[in-house]
Amino acid sequence: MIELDLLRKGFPSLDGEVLAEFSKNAVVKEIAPGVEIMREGQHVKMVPFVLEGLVKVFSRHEDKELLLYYIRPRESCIMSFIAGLKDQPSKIFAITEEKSTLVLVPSHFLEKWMKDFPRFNMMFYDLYNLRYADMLDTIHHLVFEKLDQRILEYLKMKLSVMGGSSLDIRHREIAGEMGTSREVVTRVLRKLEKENKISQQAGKIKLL
Amino acid sequence: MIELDLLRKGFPSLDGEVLAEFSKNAVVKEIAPGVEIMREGQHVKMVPFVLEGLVKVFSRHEDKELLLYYIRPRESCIMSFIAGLKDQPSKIFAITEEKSTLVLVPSHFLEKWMKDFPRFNMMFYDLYNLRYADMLDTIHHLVFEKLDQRILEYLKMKLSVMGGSSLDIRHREIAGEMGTSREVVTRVLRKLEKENKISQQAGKIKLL
DNA sequence: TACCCGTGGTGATATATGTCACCACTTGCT
DNA sequence: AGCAAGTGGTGACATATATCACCACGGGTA
Repeated sequence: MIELDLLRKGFPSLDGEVLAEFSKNAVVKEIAPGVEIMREGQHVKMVPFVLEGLVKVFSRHEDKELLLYYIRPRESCIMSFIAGLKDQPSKIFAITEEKSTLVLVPSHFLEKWMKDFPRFNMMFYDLYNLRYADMLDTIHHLVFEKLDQRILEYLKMKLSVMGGSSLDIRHREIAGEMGTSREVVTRVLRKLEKENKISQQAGKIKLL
Repeated sequence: MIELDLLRKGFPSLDGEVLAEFSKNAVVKEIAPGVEIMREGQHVKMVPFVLEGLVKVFSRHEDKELLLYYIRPRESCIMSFIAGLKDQPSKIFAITEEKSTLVLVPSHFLEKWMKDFPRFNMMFYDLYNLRYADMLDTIHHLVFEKLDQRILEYLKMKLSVMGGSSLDIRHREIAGEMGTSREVVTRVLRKLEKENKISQQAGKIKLL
């Protein structure tokens, strides 16, 4: 049994009936940062909702990876929803960026709850819309922007998602999430520094 | 009133009740090829379903465009669904590739039908999943593949969608849909020809 | 016929990005 | 102190793609 107060905070758009079902059938789980909570090809039995923390979702091909979007508190992972609902394998992998609290819902409840609780249903449409927009933005950046612009947007996004006034992040990690190499990131960041768009000190990056 | 037989063919997954609603409230419309049926920023009052023909969906930035996916018979446009349901502006534009027959549903029915008809609801989840997969593939191609590979995949996809044994298409059009320039396409196609992966004669392209 | 226009082809060159090799600096550990 | 490992910086070079300028061909049509 999950406490209703916790659920009310995490799912403000849902009403008591749904939350009671959640409380009975879902479980809460704490995950350490940097843990891979879903990988490609995996079939999913539990659909996760992020209560606290941050999860990042990637596409991967051989050694190269690309960050697709973040899953923030009060959001869920569409891919696991698909994977759960249709029993299809995941095409993406996901990692906790911060220590995160997840609510795990066994996927066989989904179809019934969608039918019975219009708000639950609507919540997923909202999530799909969010991800559609995320993916569209990602594509937009990939096709229409050069790397320096892309990295700048990436830093902005990262800052807004992580909070704080500066980013503590390695060039290597940026490279990984952008699907490029470390040297290139270093060079582009120097260029952005010279253009007074960012500053780097002691391994931290600030936006100007 | 739309004939039920027509609807049954177009929506095999829906049952009689929904089709009756469709029949009463939707309209059928024929669209010539090359017509822009949705543009960026547009608010949508009617959500289209493709009964026959083919519609292509693009993202655009200044002069540059990128083909995102096709909408085939029995499919609908997620973007217009979002735009209709949430009264948000469209982020993409769409053009008929062939002469097409559309069923237009006034968007204010959507929410009610989603609640009342689980199969209608499920149809949209299927569509979202389809588009999610399409966009993921598009991203995959953009990040992990070189132009020659991308163009080859593009030609395959185009052939499978359009039918027939060869493509009658201008280099300029390929360039437009791939977000690159005509000269580049010409060069890449010559290269693919030399590698015996395609053949070009009289403006037609065949896959080998 | 003479011209226009759409189409494909191509060299030259520019720019962006990827790759390799190596170095300097810091931090933590033994 | 001495070493290993991680990190950022950088030159040299390779490659992919974009851009510019121009040309040849063929079909329509004034």
